[in-house]
Amino acid sequence: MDYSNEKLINYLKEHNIKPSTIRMKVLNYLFMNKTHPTVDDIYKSLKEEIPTLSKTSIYNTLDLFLEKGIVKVLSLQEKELRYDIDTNLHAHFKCEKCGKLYDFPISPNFFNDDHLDGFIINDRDIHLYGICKECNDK
Amino acid sequence: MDYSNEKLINYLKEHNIKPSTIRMKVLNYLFMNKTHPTVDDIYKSLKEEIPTLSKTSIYNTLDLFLEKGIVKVLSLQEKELRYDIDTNLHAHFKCEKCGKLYDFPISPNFFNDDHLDGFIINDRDIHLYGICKECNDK
DNA sequence: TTCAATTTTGTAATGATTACAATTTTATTA
DNA sequence: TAATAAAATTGTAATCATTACAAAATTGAA
Repeated sequence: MDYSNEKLINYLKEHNIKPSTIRMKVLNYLFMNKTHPTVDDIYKSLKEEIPTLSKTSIYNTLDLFLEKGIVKVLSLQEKELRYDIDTNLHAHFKCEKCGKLYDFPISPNFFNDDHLDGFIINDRDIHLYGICKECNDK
Repeated sequence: MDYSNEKLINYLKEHNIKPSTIRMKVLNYLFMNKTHPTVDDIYKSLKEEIPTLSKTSIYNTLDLFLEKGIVKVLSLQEKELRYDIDTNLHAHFKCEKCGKLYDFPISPNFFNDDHLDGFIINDRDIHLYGICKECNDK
């Protein structure tokens, strides 16, 4: 079930983003598909309901979302970037067999390391690669 | 001081890599420049002593090194990939101001997380972004 | 030396992302 | 409501790291 226009508009406004059709659609897509989609994933899906949609608009929208801090970008060991609507601290596991991407929690004081005294940490990418439980059990 | 040919050859052979001039030069470069260089960094540097060098050869060589496990590839939040001759478990910090990349140690049982029971971890990318001590002290 | 296998080179293709100008839409003001 | 300005969206072309692949050069074995 899609998010209501009202909710989408409020969410955007709360983050200082002027709502527009595309921004609402992209935001709704990200809320509904917490699968860390690529630009192309989003584009292909939204293209169906907005036939005039341009891929540049997806890039523009995601760049704006990034700037306003409502998405994070994932630079995994693959060609395309992925976008994550969950900006809370968490890590990712990518299964090398089925390709599925898993979220898993990490502790905020994970990085209390003497070596980083005096360093300001603004962002963290914690990406694990391997075989997921599901693939492993087969 | 560069590594001796003998050492380079032995190191390659130990890892089942047939030595060649380019492979030795690239390996030596990686040993001498532990700065997580890009393909272009390596290419530009070696091009001076091997004028006929082709960039494809650097790609080929690094792909082989990757396959044989003597380098790791770093997919940071930037366009180019970086290569790391240190394959031991460690994390990276990238300063958003000066661009410098720092290594720092992490504990092997960092990821003893219930959420990953049954998962096989083959590889880990732990990348932090922020301001380094040096930039911060200024 | 000869020949096959391997390595290296060079050029072209790929494909995600970016640049940017033109067009369309939205909001504002008279 | 119409006119205008501002912002959003589109479409095309450029960029650029990486990959594909065939030709040329080198190496190593017989």
